[in-house]
Amino acid sequence: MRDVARLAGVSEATVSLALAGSERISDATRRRVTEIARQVGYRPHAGARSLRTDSTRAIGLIVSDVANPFFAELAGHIERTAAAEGYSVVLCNSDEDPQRQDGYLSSLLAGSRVDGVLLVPAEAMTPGIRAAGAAEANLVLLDRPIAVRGRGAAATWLRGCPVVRASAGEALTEVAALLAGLGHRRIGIIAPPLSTPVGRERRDLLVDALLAHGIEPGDITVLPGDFRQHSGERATERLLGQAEPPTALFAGDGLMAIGAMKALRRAGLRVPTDVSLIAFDDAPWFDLFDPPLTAVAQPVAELAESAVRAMLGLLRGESPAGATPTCHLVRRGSCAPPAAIPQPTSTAH
Amino acid sequence: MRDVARLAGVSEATVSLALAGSERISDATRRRVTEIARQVGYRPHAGARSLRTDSTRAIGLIVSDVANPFFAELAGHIERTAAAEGYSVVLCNSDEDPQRQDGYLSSLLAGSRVDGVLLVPAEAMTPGIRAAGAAEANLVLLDRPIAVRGRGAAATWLRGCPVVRASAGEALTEVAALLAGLGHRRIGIIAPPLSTPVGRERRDLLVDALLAHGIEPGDITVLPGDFRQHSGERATERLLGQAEPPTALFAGDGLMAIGAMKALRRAGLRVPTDVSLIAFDDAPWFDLFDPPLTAVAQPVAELAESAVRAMLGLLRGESPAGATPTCHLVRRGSCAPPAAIPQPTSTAH
DNA sequence: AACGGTTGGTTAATCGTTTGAACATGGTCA
DNA sequence: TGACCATGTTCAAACGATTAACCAACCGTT
Repeated sequence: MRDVARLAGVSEATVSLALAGSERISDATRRRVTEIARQVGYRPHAGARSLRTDSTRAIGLIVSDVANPFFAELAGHIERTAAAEGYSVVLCNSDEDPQRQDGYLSSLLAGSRVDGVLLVPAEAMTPGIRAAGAAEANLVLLDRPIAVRGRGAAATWLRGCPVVRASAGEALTEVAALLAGLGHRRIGIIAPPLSTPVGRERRDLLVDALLAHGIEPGDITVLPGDFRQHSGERATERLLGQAEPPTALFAGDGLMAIGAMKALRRAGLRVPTDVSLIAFDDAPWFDLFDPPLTAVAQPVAELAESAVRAMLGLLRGESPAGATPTCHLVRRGSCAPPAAIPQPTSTAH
Repeated sequence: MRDVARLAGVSEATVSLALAGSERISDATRRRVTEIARQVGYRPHAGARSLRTDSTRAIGLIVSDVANPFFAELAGHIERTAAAEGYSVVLCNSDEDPQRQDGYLSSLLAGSRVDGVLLVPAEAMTPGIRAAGAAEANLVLLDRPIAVRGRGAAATWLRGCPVVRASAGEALTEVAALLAGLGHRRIGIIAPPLSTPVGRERRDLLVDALLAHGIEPGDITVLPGDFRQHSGERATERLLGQAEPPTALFAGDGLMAIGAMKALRRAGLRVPTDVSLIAFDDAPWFDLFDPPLTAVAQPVAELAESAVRAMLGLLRGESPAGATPTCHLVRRGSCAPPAAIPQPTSTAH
């Protein structure tokens, strides 16, 4: 900056003002300064700027795992949207671990490393989230809401904090209709962790829809997973080990669906002949699977855009507004009527 | 910081020293300060610290697209390794666009937003890379080398800059052996952009290995893609449109392989009965494909770790050392002998 | 009693930017 | 002629941390 000032024959203040496009600088000077700055490749020191203005033009993104295709796509869209607005994105993997999440939250927020955080919360509520609320940090909840209890200042703040997530209700109703229509009666649900509101919600939505279609409560088995492939495999194995195994499986997440499919295959079961499978979360390559995987697709691009938009709103001091675009069911080949003789022992309790 | 100092009854300097674990502070004071800092949740202001120390404890990561499963996995590992060393990661999607890449490079590096950049270069050489070289920035080339011409200061610097990538030679030789052994004679290669060294290299490696197995040069068709699914589809369509279409396809990237598979399916061709397919890049779900996709797996975790390690080395001022772990072939079901009658016209030129 | 050494802490300068307030300069008007 | 304005630029004070240089108190020696 000093160099630019010297070369342009003006003070550093003028350089700053000129590059900021201030009205107070004459057009001639502005042009001259801008040109010289370009030539010498001057870029303001981000740290100095953030120290002075208390804004970093960076936002944090805490997801459980970018390797998860859903979050990968989400992160991609978020980065692009943010970049278009001049913001950089600091990426963090919480690994669904509340401790790691809180660590990131505090180092990003309390250390003024970013102006705000887009958070996919690992758990309903953690000390870190509460602290962020108490500090009135710029927080946007992504993909999952959190349970805000109490009525301290932090709680009220968190209650007002924007939540951007997909509404799965319609799609899950459709899932229930599809499965029930096909004749399935015993359904296995591999849910996200039930400690998270999103886990409970996805389960409740689907279970209710299933019940509405005349499925017996006792015929629905819900097993919690943890958003990872392995948990999908294990849950499927347990489901298959039941006295009367389900004829249709719903996996609450793409990775767990992949795990389920692997477990089914290992067990020598054919999809959809022996058991039907539906995934929550879609991927561009699910139609290459054997069989093509029927899935509930989340509106990823909209989620990403809304999240960034909500964050920018917060940063501008506007009143926070969340968003809830809707999921839709993508019917492919992994659902069929249940096999005719899947009941070894007709244990009608 | 002021608060901590006041509460602990010491100067701000002492707080700084104490938290930095300096020898010059007594154990008692250190403990007292640390405890108070923890209680009030004090975190040093990242900007101020970076202004003073000229180090951000952040590194940039520029990939073409995090939604690409390979880069997603890579990014995940990189972030975790970096976090374990106390570094944050700023994520950028270049979209394979040299302009965007250079923009990121300059805003990250010239703006002192990060201490160094892990770059997956979009093109052989760009002004931005040259500028980074001239500024002796901390740059680690990831996945792809670049062609350094000339012998200016920037060029020499860039020549010394660590390159972390997988060595594909062995695996590609194996690919050639597999294909040739199966009896394939006409091979289609959907390569990465040939404007990139990695594109040329992957092609050359495979082509040479193919030739070594007695395949005729004229029977090898190389079509460049752009690492995106769509380009895989288009290239496949063109390959299939040839007078004598290849009986085996090699896609230079996971996404392009997915595109190829879709195009094959659309064309009514069965894999591997009608045409065999091998992908470069593996994914945990490739074995769920129909058929399970044979692929060359890159040692992603090693790449990520080596890259971060190389960067930390650079930052410590050590002599830069790259790394080159090896790929390996994962044989699954997408390769078979060519169909018996795949030659409509026996045009033995 | 004076002196050098150690221990544990403080002072003050500095990093690069932004920005409200002060300041030239030249023009307009009374 | 001077008072007053408008315009364009500069001054200087922050922002929050780090760290070289300095200092006070104490201890053991001679």
